[in-house]
Amino acid sequence: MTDKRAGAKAHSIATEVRRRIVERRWRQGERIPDEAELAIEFDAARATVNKALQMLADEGLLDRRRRAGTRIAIDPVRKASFSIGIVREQVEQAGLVYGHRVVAHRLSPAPAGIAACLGLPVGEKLVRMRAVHYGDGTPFQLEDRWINLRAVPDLDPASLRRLNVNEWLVRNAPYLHAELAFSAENANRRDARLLQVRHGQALLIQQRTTWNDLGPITTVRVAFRPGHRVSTDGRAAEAD
Amino acid sequence: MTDKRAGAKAHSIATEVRRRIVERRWRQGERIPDEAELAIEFDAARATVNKALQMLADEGLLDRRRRAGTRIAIDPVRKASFSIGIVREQVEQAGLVYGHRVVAHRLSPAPAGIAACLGLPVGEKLVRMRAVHYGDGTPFQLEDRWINLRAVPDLDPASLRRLNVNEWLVRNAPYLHAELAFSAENANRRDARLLQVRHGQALLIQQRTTWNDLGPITTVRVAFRPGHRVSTDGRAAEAD
DNA sequence: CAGTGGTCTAGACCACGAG
DNA sequence: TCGTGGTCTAGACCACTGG
Repeated sequence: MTDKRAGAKAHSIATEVRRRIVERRWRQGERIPDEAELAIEFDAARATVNKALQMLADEGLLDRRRRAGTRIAIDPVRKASFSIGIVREQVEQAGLVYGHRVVAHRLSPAPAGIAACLGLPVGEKLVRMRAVHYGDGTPFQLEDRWINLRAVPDLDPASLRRLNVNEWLVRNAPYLHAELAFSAENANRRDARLLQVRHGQALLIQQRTTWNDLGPITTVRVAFRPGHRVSTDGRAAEAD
Repeated sequence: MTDKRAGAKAHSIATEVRRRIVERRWRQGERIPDEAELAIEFDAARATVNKALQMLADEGLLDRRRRAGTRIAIDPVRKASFSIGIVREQVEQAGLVYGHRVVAHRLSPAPAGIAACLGLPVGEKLVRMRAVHYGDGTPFQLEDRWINLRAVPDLDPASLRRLNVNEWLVRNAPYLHAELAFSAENANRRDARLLQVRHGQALLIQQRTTWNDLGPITTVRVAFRPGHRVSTDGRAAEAD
């Protein structure tokens, strides 16, 4: 390969293949040489070439099929990935002093929308918890959470008032599956009051739901403060 | 491993390790046996165990360091990934008839915000193009795009009016790097008119910028129609 | 049917970095 | 320094699926 800079061989093969695609030496829809041929060209084992090509297939650049070979994707469907950790870290990485306040918490029957999110019957008793997270004393994000106690038997409802549930769950209730969606909503009166913005302000909303082997754990609606941007991390990939 | 159902051995090892974490047999911060030991336990080659553990490290569940071994992440920073293809496909997958209309296109000097996105000098001459994408005749998304012709010499500016630039770029200008961010904005008058929504309506905004070896290709602000949700695809991963 | 990718293996060497 | 993960290799067998 022409590119020796990248430490790992598989990585440098991937870089070279990517370059051939970008420079249009290999064009959309074309078939590229098979793994055995590339292994010879790049003086590598087939497993190494396989690793490189799988990376590119994961990025959406290649279309690979047994017997049919490897082709440059016609309409590349690329992927963007977001890192999502605990709120405190996001705030502190922004150079702000973190604070958080539990606004409300009580046992409530699940309304239809929440029940649907979690896949539980309407009216199921869940813990509902609302909290505001602050950066340097100003509201950073608003969290409206429903928790299924059956999936987290270790959680003591009595401690919810003083607990940072976000952190408690991250550390004590690992999940097997998660779903996440972004949308936008106009701030309602409650959002506006808690985030200290005007009524009707456009808010970026993130809805997250997680499951473990005991069932749904929690669903949470996070409203970010106006102007907040959620960005891809590191080597993102996405379509024009 | 106890789980034979999953076809691939590495995958079933990953599943088993994930289960031990979720069942809290292995707890946050604890060190797990090294690759060689797990290889014996699972009756697999070390390379196979390595593959499995790397998958879990990519998901954010494990923290791996040479010499220090592999530990369960204390604050798992999990990842959510979004597939992003061409607009037409999104519309058609929603079961709607696709349509698109170019609203404006002209050569303009880059304003400060756009120049900053692209890393080009303010005032650089770029193609600006605005278009509406429709599903069943109603606005689906609004695209406000700036294109750096230097990076896509093949693009004929004269054809912009009839071209679907989104698709042209995806097919003809593969990129090496991309950045993407979500935010929310209140619809301004122009947004409102083109999307046929009321002024002030909260809109989900996606800003994308791409680069190839010739420099920045394009930056585009996509405004989705109200109520649209952008969701994770497939096996998502994310934090509570 | 046979060519291609998918995966595993056993062994090897190396690079990092904790102790 | 030396244990641990990171990576590569040569070879093998298998599973799809296109022709």
